[in-house]
Amino acid sequence: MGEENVKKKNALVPEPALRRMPCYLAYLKLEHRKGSQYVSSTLIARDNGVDPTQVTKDLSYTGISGKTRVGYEVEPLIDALEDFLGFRVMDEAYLFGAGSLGTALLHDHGLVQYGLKIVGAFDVNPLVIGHSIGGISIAHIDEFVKNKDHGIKIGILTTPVANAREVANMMVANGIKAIWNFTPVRITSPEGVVVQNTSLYAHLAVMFNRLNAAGSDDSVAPAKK
Amino acid sequence: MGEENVKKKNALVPEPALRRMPCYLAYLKLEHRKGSQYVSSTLIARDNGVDPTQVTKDLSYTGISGKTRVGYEVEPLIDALEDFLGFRVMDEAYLFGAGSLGTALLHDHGLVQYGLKIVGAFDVNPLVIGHSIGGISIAHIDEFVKNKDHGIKIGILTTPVANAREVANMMVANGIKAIWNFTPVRITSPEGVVVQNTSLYAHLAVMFNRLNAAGSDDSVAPAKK
DNA sequence: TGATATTAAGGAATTGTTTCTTTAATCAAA
DNA sequence: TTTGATTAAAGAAACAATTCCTTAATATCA
Ligand SMILES: NC(=O)c1ccc[n+]([C@@H]2O[C@H](COP(=O)([O-])OP(=O)(O)OC[C@H]3O[C@@H](n4cnc5c(N)ncnc54)[C@H](O)[C@@H]3O)[C@@H](O)[C@H]2O)c1
Ligand SMILES: NC(=O)c1ccc[n+]([C@@H]2O[C@H](COP(=O)([O-])OP(=O)(O)OC[C@H]3O[C@@H](n4cnc5c(N)ncnc54)[C@H](O)[C@@H]3O)[C@@H](O)[C@H]2O)c1
Repeated sequence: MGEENVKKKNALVPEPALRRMPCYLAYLKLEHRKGSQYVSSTLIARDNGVDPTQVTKDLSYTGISGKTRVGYEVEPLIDALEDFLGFRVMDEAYLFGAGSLGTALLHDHGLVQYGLKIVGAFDVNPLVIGHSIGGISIAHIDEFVKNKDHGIKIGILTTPVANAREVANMMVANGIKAIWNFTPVRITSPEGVVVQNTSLYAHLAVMFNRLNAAGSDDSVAPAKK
Repeated sequence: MGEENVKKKNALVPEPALRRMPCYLAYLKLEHRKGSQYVSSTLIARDNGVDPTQVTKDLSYTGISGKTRVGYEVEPLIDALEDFLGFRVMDEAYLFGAGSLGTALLHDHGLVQYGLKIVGAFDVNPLVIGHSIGGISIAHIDEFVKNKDHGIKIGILTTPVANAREVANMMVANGIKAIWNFTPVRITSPEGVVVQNTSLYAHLAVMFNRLNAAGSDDSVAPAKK
């Protein structure tokens, strides 16, 4: 079965589905290491606390299909997921704001496995400029503006809240097409530019709320049954 | 102010709404510093790229209400949001896995402003045990298990994927009530325990997908109009 | 003082996502 | 070969979230 495979890959995959996929991937890699050749959606669902039909729906976006009564072949599924999620082509990125969070990301070697390689970092603080963190040297942000032909499409935003918007605009003005925004400031995407907001504080807020709800109200059901 | 304040705080606030609130908060703090006394939902909406009615709906969960034709009083709204989000009571947390990501979080001084204080860290690597990162000393994980009366409810999970589940179970077995999970492994919440999954790779996946969709398909609309 | 425009808030309609149900396929065992 | 159990996949229904629409209030300005 293959010809009728719909090509709506980039039509409009639901964001919740996209967010679940890396979790399936991590799970499948663990199963692969354990020696599993096939994994059924039922099993994936049970081990990850989601609905079995949701697993199949999510996985169907990758274009791969499972075998009835057997499940999915682990290796091709890992390949398909990594392919679909864009983890196999290495995207290069610049980082803006080499403070505590930025330093952490520069130190991280995990991101490369997921298709992101930080190839440069910029700051305005003389104390960090010229130094090298995790093998990436920090330059003054003017150096970024000067070099128009960098060819880098992705910018990671980890500056203080106060100038996040300003730096974001500057990034866009100099060719950045996707902003991975770690500040709690919601960047308004300037036309055709992708903004991915990743505020840790947002997650903190959700966690506190659920924790308080669980403690003070007996009738509160857990997020997933 | 207070008596008429509805007590349905922990009824069931939608997660998307909770996630937007810290962003409003950051915005309001900036406005406050600029000297604004009142801010309307219209303005918040425009500056943050969301729908005005969504702003009012989101803010209504805090119990505060705005003035017709004027908007919201900035200071009380900041207070109400911080209160509602649990950023004003300081919660103490332990961190498990002082690797590159864990180190970053230990270095972070921003979290304290949002009500989270890391008061201890555990690892199994002899190279890091005994050392101090960001003022927090790293102990062997056995020390955590030994001390049952820690009184800490929140655990931050930043171990490798391979033993994330195992460490999570151990956390729960020793009194942890909320797990802030940074690994891509989806932890199945063991009954009454809150799990907040914060996988950076999930966000990366969404960003790559949107970036590729924007590049290869002309008809794709931006996430928000 | 009165008209007008702006705003918050509540409810209705829409949209998107998840869950449920059914169907078809096929592996394993009798 | 036949039966039964398990699974993926596709469509329907249910649910949740967002957007739209209406109403009521009130500052501003004529
Ligand atoms: N630290 C965390 O764990 C954490 C967690 C969640 C969110 N955040 C957010 O991430 C952002 C960064 O946090 P942080 O703790 O790393 O702050 P930080 O102050 O340690 O780092 C900010 C860095 O940005 C640099 N910078 C300032 N202006 C700049 C400019 N115009 N161009 C380039 N660089 C500039 C500063 O010199 C500094 O090195 C903040 O918005 C914070 O709210 C941080
Ligand atoms: N580094 C990043 O930027 C990044 C980004 C996204 C997600 N993650 C995820 O976060 C997790 C940690 O990433 P990392 O890059 O910090 O890895 P890392 O290997 O640098 O750190 C993991 C740490 O956990 C410790 N550890 C191992 N087993 C342990 C146990 N049983 N109990 C306590 N500690 C134990 C290790 O000694 C090590 O210090 C991984 O699951 C990774 O996928 C990391």
